[in-house]
Amino acid sequence: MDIRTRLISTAEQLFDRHGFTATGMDRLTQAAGISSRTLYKHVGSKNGLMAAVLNERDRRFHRRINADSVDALFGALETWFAEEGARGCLFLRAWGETGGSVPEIVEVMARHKERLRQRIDDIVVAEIGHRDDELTEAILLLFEGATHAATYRGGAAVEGARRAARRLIEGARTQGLSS
Amino acid sequence: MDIRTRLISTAEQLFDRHGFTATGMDRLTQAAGISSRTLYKHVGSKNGLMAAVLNERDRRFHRRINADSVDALFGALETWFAEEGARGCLFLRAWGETGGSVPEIVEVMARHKERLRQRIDDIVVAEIGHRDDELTEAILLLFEGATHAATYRGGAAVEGARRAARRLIEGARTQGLSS
DNA sequence: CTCAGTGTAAAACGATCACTTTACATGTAC
DNA sequence: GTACATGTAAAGTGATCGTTTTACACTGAG
Repeated sequence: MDIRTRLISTAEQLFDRHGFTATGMDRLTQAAGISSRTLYKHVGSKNGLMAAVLNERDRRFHRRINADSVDALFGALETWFAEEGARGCLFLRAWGETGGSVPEIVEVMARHKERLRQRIDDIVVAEIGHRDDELTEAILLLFEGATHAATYRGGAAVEGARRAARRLIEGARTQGLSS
Repeated sequence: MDIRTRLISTAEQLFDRHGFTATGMDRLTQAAGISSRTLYKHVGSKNGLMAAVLNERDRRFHRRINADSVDALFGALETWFAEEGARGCLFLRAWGETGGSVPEIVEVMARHKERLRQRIDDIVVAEIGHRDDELTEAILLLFEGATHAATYRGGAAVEGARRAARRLIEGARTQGLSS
């Protein structure tokens, strides 16, 4: 495996399991099996590594939740949690640990969340035939809530979110959401 | 003001704004205006301080969202964010930064989340006249989603959650949620 | 008067932090 | 065959980590 790939996926695991600040560079280089000199050649700094990890996670996450229905969306989220564990949104966590003061991290988080909104917007159109911002917002909030709650309640949270989302979709289909 | 109270509220602010691990004890003692010896007499360790902060926040939070309707619940959340800022659930953040390996923190978070569920359960009964676990779960997820999303989208997230919750309540009132 | 309790200031603890440097081994390309 | 890019190991940078210790001041109660 490519050195950079190995570094970033190792870092993602350690950051996710133990936190960003709590994970030192020594532990990182040791786990990835590379020298610290090589690490700094590749990512420049710890903040650079964090940003690189989040960028890669963004790509992987959106590839995995590439769904065209609410059921498929929450199904994909459930699979993600089953395979990767649920420890809260890694973007929010990075943002919180750095106090929102690292521009690279703020940027990648904004991009990630914007993509999520667009994906759900597309799903809403596929489900009810036209855009509906209020419905998109509701499903997005359920999605975020499930991500949040799965940390302490496990996969059941996703099932609850899916059911609520389906109900809102049905309501919008039969009478319009603004009735 | 009592020394312990001052210490804990100072620590809550610093932890919330800059992260738990990133906030050192020197910065803490300096901001609270006490010596490190006194700090350790009062809370024993940094983990002890974190747990004490979360306990106090739990008390304060539940006193503030003591509502008996969905509107009042989300109204209280919006006020909370306006006054204290929205930087994500401090319990989840503490849990994430410690990798879930500090028992005192795991406990206080579990208690906090359980209380939140009970509060919403009561609200559901007040709104539709009987318990409805699925509806409670849905509103809880919207509440968590709003907490989560307000970090990067501001108070508008709370308004979206309130609207979706009201819609689900109305649905449950007219036809029952299990229709 | 004294003693216990509670506070301060400041130094010291070894460990670890993010990061850099020095010195050396590769393989590949011109 | 020499120059360059890319890697390693390992020591060193000064700063900061959480925590403990030493030495001293103040206060209220017996």
